[in-house]
Amino acid sequence: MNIRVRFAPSPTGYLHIGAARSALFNWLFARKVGGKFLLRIEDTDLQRSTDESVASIIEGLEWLGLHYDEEKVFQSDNAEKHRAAARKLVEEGKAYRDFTPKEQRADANVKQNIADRARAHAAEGIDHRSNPFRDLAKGESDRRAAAGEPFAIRLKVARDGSSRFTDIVYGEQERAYSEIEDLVLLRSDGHPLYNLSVVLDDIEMGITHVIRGQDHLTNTHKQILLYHAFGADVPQFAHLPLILAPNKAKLSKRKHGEVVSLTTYRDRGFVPDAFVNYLALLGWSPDTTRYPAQIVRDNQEVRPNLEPGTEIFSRQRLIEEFSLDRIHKSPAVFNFHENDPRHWTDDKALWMNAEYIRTMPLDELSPMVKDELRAEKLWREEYDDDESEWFVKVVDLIRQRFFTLKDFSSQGRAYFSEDFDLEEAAVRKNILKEPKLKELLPQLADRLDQVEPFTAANVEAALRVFAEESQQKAGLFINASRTMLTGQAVGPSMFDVFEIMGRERSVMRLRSQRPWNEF
RNA sequence: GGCGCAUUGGUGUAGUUGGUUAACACGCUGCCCUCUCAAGGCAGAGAUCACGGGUUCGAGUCCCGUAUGCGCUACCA
Repeated sequence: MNIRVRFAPSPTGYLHIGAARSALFNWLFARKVGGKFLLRIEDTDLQRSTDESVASIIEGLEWLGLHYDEEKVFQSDNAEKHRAAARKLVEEGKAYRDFTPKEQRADANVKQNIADRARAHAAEGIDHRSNPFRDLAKGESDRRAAAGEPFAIRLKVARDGSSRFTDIVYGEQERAYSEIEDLVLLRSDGHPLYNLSVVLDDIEMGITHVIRGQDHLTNTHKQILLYHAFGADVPQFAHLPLILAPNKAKLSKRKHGEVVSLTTYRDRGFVPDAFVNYLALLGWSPDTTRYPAQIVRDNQEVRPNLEPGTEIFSRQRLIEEFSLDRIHKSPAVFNFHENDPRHWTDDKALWMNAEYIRTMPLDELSPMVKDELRAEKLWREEYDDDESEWFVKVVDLIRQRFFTLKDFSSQGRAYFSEDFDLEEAAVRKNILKEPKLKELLPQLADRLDQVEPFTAANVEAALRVFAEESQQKAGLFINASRTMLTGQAVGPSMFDVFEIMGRERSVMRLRSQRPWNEF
């Protein structure tokens, strides 16, 4: 069987992480089983759909590296087919025209309206199947339609019995038909509705596995009814647990803002593979029996496939390890702290990004750093040419303590530009607290100017000799130098910094009187 | 209101047919390393497995109930 899955976002805003995770799981599954991963834009809600949103979705997928197969489908292009299909159902007696005038309902309190209406109906003993047009004679219905009377088309759901299916994640699902209303397929203005469109498009696209958010779980029964009505094969369903906000509330674009937007992660310096890795662990986990920690089972050695305890999975490894039956059912909390810049998003995501930055191959990292420097106007063409070796060395040196790609242009700025800030706290702690440094640092500069060749080891030797002669601790000069050269109190081993900066810049910055002029 | 789904330390998760002190990752604390900060190494705090019953010699694991959260219930998607 040719396995075909799809990611079907509605373009009503930016791509949020829940949707991105759905896309990822579909993609992982497709790649794992050698199937096709398709993209369909569900833009049937014309009022809310925008081109910018479509662009942001495509950009997001591209950034994550989730390439879709075949041509993307716009659901709105199929509206005419969907209308025809609904009409056919009326002809076959599987659906009926509902001439009830359309109710106006305010979008804001739909939930409340539903509850109120349900209560009222229960009190009056009205079954939601008691639509007067459900059993209207076909001839009469045709006549009224021909006369131009507006109508919606509803599916005629069986009175007795129940619908059941097996969800790959949530297991056996059953729902009595009496709980399923005669759903509207076509609005009275002829507009096809979601449940009709998804089913028809999924049939046409040959979708075999529907992998999507748990919010669609109960509606699946309605959709299965439609598959039956159209005489089509019902696909397999796998519903994904929802991703919640820290207080276990629904993660919403409106309330939680940019932290849930995928583009935020790109713009704030995430490495795509790191974010993919993090996202994959939200609602899925690998089979730990393949970890060496539990390598022996039934006296049989199991393949030592993974480092003990690791959660770092390359894209390739993710594909190898992924399986739908290890997706779990309970919702995951996306743990971020709104007003804390250090923890603006989930700690684990941040840690994982840092882990990728400090361990990934330099030939993959360097281009990302290049993009970042370009964006901040710190890039020089020499870094691609004569100084390419130097550039990669700097990246390797400073990446060790960075969390995001942004850090290369902010904390790493002094390596690429003379225009960098001195941090006040660093200056006070490492320089101003020892007045003699005003005289001593230029002397140190003179001394280092003589070092030949200008290597870490030679600079270290010279500096230590100078410290001894001036009867100061080496640490005083080391820490002061760090602040003079980088503006900061923290950073890589100082002698490596000297070597990387080179004689000219090191000496010039040591002679600078900026700390005394600026503070 | 009805129906459905979920519930293991702060967060993500493991715990496959019920069986010794509930495991791992992130985060947190302390120590080591050290020119700083990270990284790394070591040690540690933190979970009466939502609650209440039941089945059993024995339950996080099975059954029932309750609570809480979430979802669906729309001529939204």
